[in-house]
Amino acid sequence: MTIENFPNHELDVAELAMALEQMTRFMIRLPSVDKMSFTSLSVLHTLTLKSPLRLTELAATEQVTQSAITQLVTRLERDGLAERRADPKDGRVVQVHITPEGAKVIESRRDERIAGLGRYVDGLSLEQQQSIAAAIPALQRLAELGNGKQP
Amino acid sequence: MTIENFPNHELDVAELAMALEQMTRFMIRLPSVDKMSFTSLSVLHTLTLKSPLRLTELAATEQVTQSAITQLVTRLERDGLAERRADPKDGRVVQVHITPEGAKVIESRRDERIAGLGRYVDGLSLEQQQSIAAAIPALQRLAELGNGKQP
DNA sequence: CAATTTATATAAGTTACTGATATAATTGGC
DNA sequence: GCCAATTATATCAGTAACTTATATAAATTG
Repeated sequence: MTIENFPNHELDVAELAMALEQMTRFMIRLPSVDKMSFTSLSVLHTLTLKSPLRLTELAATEQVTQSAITQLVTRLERDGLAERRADPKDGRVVQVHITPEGAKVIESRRDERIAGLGRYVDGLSLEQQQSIAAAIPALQRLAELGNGKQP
Repeated sequence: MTIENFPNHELDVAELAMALEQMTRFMIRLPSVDKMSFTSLSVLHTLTLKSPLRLTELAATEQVTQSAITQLVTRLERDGLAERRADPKDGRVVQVHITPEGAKVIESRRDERIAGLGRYVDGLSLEQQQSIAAAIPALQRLAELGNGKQP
């Protein structure tokens, strides 16, 4: 499979994918590395988008086993970043809630990324900045589509 | 630190960061998950950009210890994805070369991302696609800046 | 050329995962 | 309404990938 197999867009998808790959590679290194695992950060991030979630729902989105999520949430709970609560409707279910402290972890990492990104945006020309600014709504929409949000 | 602290660009950096965060969240799930670790994939990716690299150079870019890289490269070598070679100029040094098979791992994951992304790009309007297409050169430049490339 | 520095390797311990299984609550057929 | 099957979470044992500390070997420096 090569670039030539994806010609049917106004947009060169392979180029977009490569550009985003390079952006990700760059941005992933911006936040100071605390010693949280990739999966723990991803779970916290998921919970900032939607909290509470069941353990099973987390296991599905994070692509790890239910056992891993049970253990992971136990660690998050121990560290005060999330809480287990019972579901009044269904006694089997554990609802995982993010705590303010847990949300702060994600927020501060985001702020670090924003600050780091800003330093490099300064190196772009006005026209370059404007072209990116003009694309943001479409990128947001694309991410919505990819993340399974309804239109 | 909040959005209001970054007003000095043509571009709302916080919005860009959020949009890229959402895009990353989406694209990271596109490739079929083989059982390689995040760090191993990252090392292979780094080696597709520049090979060979010394163990020490890899340790620096990947933000893990030298010990971890030594062990990781041993696993990559065992799996035929990378090779150690001696540096003729410096007997202490090990140069890590990516193999064709190792490059194929990264390439096939990239192809999966491109294919997955393409399916969602179809859901965008022509204007949305064009706005993203127009931003790609600027995003490439921004990624270059972030990844420390010379102008 | 001895002392220091640099590059990699090894050893021991820890953490975060997987797979298999256990427990408890709910649901569905009759 | 009750029992079997299903669903949701937890636990246990084992493994993989990391950490820190230390060892070894080559290069540099004074």
